[in-house]
Amino acid sequence: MSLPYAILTALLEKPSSGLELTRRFDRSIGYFWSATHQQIYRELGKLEQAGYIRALPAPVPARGQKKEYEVLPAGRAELAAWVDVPEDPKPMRSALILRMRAAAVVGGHGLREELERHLALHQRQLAEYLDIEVRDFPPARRTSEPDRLRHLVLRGGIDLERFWVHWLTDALSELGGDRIGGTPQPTDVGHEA
Amino acid sequence: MSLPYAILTALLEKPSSGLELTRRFDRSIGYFWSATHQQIYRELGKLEQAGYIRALPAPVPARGQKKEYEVLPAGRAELAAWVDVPEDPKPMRSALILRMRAAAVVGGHGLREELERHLALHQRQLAEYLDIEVRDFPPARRTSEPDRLRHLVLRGGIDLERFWVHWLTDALSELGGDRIGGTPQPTDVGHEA
DNA sequence: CCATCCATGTAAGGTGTTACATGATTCA
DNA sequence: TGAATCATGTAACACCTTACATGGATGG
Repeated sequence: MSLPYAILTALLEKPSSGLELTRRFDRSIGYFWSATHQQIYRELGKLEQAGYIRALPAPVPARGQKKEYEVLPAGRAELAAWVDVPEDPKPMRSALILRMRAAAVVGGHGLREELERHLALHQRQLAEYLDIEVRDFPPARRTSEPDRLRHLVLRGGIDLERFWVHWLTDALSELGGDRIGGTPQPTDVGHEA
Repeated sequence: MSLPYAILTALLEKPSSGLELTRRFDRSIGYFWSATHQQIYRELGKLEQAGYIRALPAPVPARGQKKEYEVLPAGRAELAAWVDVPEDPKPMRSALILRMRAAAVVGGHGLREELERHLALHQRQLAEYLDIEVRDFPPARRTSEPDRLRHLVLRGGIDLERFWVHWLTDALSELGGDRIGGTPQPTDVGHEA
């Protein structure tokens, strides 16, 4: 539902080809909306068909050649309209936390290492975001409103990584030993809300 | 990929019918994995076919009658195996933050109210989780390992809501006025990593 | 000329969402 | 009997993921 608008935003910031978009989604835009190149190509086709974007004239249009797209006025209007459409937040999903809950019931041997692995990944991601912040958002870049909004988005990414680092650290210290709970045989009744 | 295991976990905690599962997913399990009743019924069918669960014998099995499921040993083994399979964290998705990024380019009129609406929703959810914590996890309930794991999962939900409340509060104070930036016509080049 | 990227795409299958359909039970 | 609610499902579609296919450019 949101992917076409993510692409329009990215193309307004800078006209790009499909693969360039894919790479940009792995960075700035992708803090909060990831996409593979297959999704992006498919969506570019739809957007072009709808008249929201167009391919910039290329010297020799052919398969395997780079194709740059730019947003047309209709696409900009569509995006502007979407920004103001209310939409409820969707509950987040984490397979890791789910596995923790499962481990409470059936036990788990490798979960501790998995938690450490995730902790390392999130710490690395956090460090990367902080680098981006000092490089791209020095105090001088925090005055214009568009810049402040972009910075806000980055800070969302930063704080979310901090949340993970904090939770995973907590989880690891909570788990003293290296084998994790779970009842061997009898059914274990949980208490829920 | 994770839904069947979420269901097995829930059924091990307590044998249930499809609709009961749906309701439980709206609460404890659902902190980090939501599902609609259609998904759950479809998955229950698959799990039964695979021999991981079975319907408890009912007096009169018929359409529109409650059907309770319990986990078979094969299902428990399957779940225990899944707990130890590593899986990379998937980047989170937020349409709201995406819209903020779009607003930096094309502007937005209603975004401020939308932020306030989301803030209220997350504050409500946070309060609910905190209620659950005091009700279901008094200090006495924090000693056994399974209980500590379940409490850890809940704290994940709590901290995630806190993240949202904090970020949204920040965003609102960052946005002084009520109309939000964006360039009227000229293309606005962003700076990315 | 061969391997390796870069770049664009196709196909198939799984997962999630939305709308609707059906029967049983309860209560007015 | 009629409306509301509980409970189980079907169908269609949108979306995402994974694996693969094709062609052009580059460097040894």
